Amino acid sequence: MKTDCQLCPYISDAALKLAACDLHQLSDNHIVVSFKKGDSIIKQGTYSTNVIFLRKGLVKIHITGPYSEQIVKLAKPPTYLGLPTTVGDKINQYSITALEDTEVCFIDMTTFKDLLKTNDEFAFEIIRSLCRYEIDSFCRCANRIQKQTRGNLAEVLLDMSATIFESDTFTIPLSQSEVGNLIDTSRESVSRMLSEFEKDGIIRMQGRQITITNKRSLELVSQNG
Amino acid sequence: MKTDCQLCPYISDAALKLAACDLHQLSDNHIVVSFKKGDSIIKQGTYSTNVIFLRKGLVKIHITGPYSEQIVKLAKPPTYLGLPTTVGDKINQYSITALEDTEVCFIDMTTFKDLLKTNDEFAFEIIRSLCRYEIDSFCRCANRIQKQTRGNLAEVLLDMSATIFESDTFTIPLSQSEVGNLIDTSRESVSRMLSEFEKDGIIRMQGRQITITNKRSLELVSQNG
DNA sequence: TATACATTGTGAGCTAAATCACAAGTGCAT
DNA sequence: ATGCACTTGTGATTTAGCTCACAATGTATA
Repeated sequence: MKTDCQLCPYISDAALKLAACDLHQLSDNHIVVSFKKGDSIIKQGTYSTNVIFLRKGLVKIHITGPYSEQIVKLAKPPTYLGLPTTVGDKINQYSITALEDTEVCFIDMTTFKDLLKTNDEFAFEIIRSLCRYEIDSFCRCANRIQKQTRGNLAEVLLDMSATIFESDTFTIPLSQSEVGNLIDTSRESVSRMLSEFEKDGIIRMQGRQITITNKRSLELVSQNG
Repeated sequence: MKTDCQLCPYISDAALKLAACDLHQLSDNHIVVSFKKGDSIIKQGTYSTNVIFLRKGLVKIHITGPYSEQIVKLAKPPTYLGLPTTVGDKINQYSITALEDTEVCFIDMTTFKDLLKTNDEFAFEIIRSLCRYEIDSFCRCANRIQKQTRGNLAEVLLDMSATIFESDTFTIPLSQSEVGNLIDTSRESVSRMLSEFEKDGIIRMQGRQITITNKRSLELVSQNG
């Protein structure tokens, strides 16, 4: 499915900088694809010649670590995915999997490069976002490594609530074992800690639906382990 | 000290793409500064209006984590530092400290942005390097989190040997306590493990000078913890 | 040269969290 | 409906690595 980028309600900050003719070029050289929950969007080790723009849904970025699968981060729209692959060696260095029904634009790499070359505002926005990712990634890594497990779990819950779902009640889009991969702990520990949080009156659970009932406490746990 | 970038032996891959007139602009708008071992080059939380090009020496990039100082990575020339700060909110999100006597170029931010805008090859090289950093950072983080401490220490030694010093014998530019901050473990554990490695005949130590005597074993430890 | 301060080595005990083991619940495909 | 596979809950046991404690080195500076 081809669409006109000028009319797209999901357009990126970077693409906003593009002139009409550039947007026209983008319209002609991308394709919108839908993925169902659980579908693999890109797979580590495979070849890729597209930049991916995440326009709708939710995905996890994950890599095969030395021992187990590691979820690096969750990404929500609007954002570009797979830039490193595209400008690098064309081999995907990580996998991306849909956590909800998701829509992405596959943008032809040469088109994308052309846009970078002919439109410096666009390129600068891309650089800006890459820089933001780098800092995020430093901080996330320092947190993960230094905090104790319960602190990390609390942080993930807060982050989902604040950044992704923007509500105190939400349904975790991950199994407990995936949450384990995200904060690098075992599935059992996740289960135990969630029960603890519930017993302490910090959250309420119904299946995967979580309600944060005492945000203050959860923040304290996040800070103090 | 101002210098002519056209004659600089330390020029970056990105700057190689610049035309003579752009290089001239760069020459006029940067300044070379020397730092002694231990000097702070940029400090987290302070204001910055320069991009830094690391031309000579060795530095550590470190952030103040939730509990302790975390060394995010070591950086060696040639590389740009502090890009995220510059294109972001101007507040340094991390500190950079010299581990050896180091020379850097402070490049005025507006000049740098001008170069990005007027020279798409230059911008593309910058994007390329930012993408590489992102992947590096994903991998480093997954490794750090998943590997056991001895595996991380082995990896750091191998990495220093292969990437930074390009020799089996080198002097660690960090105290054991800093090594602890790098692989997130305690100073005591670093000491104990280094002794173990020596006892096992994998390395030889004289103060901070280390010789890798059995690379194969060290690689095994790095892989298997 | 003396004095202070940072760095290392090593023992002892403690603890968070992993692993193992099994039971119970959930959901989706035939 | 009936299985089968994936998920979750919880106990028991084990362990890597932290913390505390103190001694022995360096190594800057007055």
